[in-house]
Amino acid sequence: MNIHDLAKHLNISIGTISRALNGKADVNAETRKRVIKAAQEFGYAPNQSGRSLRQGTTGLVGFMVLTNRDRETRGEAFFISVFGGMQSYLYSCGRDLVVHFGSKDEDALAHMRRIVERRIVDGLIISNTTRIDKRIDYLAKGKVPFIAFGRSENAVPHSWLDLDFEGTATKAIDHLVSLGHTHIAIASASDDVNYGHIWEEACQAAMAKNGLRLTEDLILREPLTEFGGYRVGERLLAMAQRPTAIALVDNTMAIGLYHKFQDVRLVPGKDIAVVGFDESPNGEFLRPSLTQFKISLHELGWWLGKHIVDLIEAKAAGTPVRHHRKIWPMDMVVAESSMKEHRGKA
Amino acid sequence: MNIHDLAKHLNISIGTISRALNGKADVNAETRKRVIKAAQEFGYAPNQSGRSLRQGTTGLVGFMVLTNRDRETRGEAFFISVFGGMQSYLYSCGRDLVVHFGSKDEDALAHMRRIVERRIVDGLIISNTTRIDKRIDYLAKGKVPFIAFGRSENAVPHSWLDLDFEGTATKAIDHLVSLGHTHIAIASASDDVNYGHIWEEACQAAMAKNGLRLTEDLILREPLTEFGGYRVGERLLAMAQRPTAIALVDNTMAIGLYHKFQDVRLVPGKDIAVVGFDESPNGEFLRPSLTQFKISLHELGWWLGKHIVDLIEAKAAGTPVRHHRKIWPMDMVVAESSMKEHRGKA
DNA sequence: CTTTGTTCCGTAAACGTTTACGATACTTGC
DNA sequence: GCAAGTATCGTAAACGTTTACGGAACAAAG
Repeated sequence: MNIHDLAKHLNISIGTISRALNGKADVNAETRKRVIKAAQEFGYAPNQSGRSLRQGTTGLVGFMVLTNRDRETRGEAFFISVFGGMQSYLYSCGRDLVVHFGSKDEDALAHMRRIVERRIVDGLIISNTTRIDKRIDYLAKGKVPFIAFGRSENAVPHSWLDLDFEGTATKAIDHLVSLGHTHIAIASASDDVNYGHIWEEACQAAMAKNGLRLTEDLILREPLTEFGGYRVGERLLAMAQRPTAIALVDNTMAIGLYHKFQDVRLVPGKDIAVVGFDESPNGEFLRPSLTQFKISLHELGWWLGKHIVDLIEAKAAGTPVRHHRKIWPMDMVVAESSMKEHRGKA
Repeated sequence: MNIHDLAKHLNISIGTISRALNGKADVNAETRKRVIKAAQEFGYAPNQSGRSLRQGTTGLVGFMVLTNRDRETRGEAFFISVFGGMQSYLYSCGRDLVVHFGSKDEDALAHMRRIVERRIVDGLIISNTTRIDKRIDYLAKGKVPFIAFGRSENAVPHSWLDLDFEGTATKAIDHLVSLGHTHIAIASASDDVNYGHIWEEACQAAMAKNGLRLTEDLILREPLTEFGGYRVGERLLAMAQRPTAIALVDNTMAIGLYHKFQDVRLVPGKDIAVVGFDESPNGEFLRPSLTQFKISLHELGWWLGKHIVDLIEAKAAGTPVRHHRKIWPMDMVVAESSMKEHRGKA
């Protein structure tokens, strides 16, 4: 059943059918009703391929996630919430979400070339941005609407969204200092994702503001996994002068860290203060409960959906691009893992 | 840059270009080389919309996940691995994965109608199948290639993949019985997903095989979330005659259950035996470590990709459909939570 | 030289839409 | 009664491919 069949059945031209279904003005109310009724009856809806070809737009938005381990995506589980939020918005304007996973080095760019050159998507979200990300230059040059999830330092202006690493770093450090801590370590990413750098610099600044120094040996870089967190614990315990507090850049790490502490009967919040990062399903269930930063990944995904559609529509309308830049705010929720005052402060 | 531009530039007809790039036989080797080189040079690749229209196939495969809570997808985090595996296969044959989240009742069917009627995807994976799932009848009637992730009892023959609930139930119960347990509870799904029923029946059968009875009060149905697990713990502790062992149908529950136990200083594996379900990133990090069933969700996703493509290609070729049915095997990995022999058995 | 076969390529139709344009009929204003 | 305006609809082109078909060039066989 295509538009011609429906036209024949209704004794109406295909042009009118199309206009009726697309809500154009110049079609009689009565006719429109008939068309819509018949379409429903026969389960007719315009073929997306024909529509795409004619309109030069596919209705698809891509989301490209980079995975480090060989295409193993478990570590990227939190993206499911982002997908959910984004898809929720896209659905509301009749668009769809296509997801891509690329391994970090090899084929990520090739993969992107493919979907861009073949015009599979109207726009793209890329994540896990590196400090200088080749993908950004490529997309910008091709005038593809895109948003980078994660800042980077490419020269070309573009839209991006990032978490508030400065804010979280400041709040975390200030909080720990207010409890009396002066010897504070941080866990960062061993990956080349840009936010590792940002987080470290933000912590450094926050420490400086409090008259403290974050020396290189206090920055523990590990993979953002449970095992990475476990390693952080090991390294922490091996230090000659053990820090009294630690701030993490990732909550998955907290799980491993807790287990390492448990192995040596160290209690977070009592023997050592711990501040986690983004709200994760586990964070709130850890005992002692973990201080962390609230964030709605669903809303964040929704934001991405809304703004990539905005970019796509602006491009279609020929409007000059207005780039979106956003730091996503996160509220600290203090919990048992960092409540006790540290000796030396009233 | 489209095929006509490239043709003009090379002084070759568009037909030849197309044949050259699609690896058809009747094109001179020299010509083919020239075409490929030029395409690479200009960054030309055939426009997918044109291709889709002509071939009647979009190269897209849909994956529809149902969410119960209002579009909140966090609970479906494990799907990210399935997506990864599936996309990995699809990518290898030039296809893409589009994901859909539908809230359980309202718009799930409408959402599906949309992508089917508009011919957005060539095939579809549906998950969270209910005992009698309307979506299955709809897709079967429309002759859409699809695979249900989860068995159901619809009359119409179709392809499906499901976890080995019978095997896991048998292994879990046999294992607990071999440790000397006779008073065993199980945690099941309060949702109307079909595998809740299957799991319960399988456990019942396994108990019967061991001369035991799984009475209704021993089946604790709760949402498959951390909180659901916590509730299971509460209900377990409230029982007059407390079971000495419990088998779970979901690992997320284990987290909540552990925390409830921790609240009352009950140690899994010592005071009560616990058997988890699918391998999850947390399971292996719980202390005491949790007995669970190994599964590679990545491989499972790959399987889905491979077989949905098979169905799609069979349909395109006009071959009569060969439905795929598969029970995904899972190996039990015994850990601390169920190692100790129970009193009353040597 | 004719016939047959092979290799390679161009032509044109088709896929299912949307939309610019023009045509018709009817209304309105004078 | 005529001009101008409005409401509604049909026609046909265009989007970018793929592919069936036929034709040209050439080689091999007789």
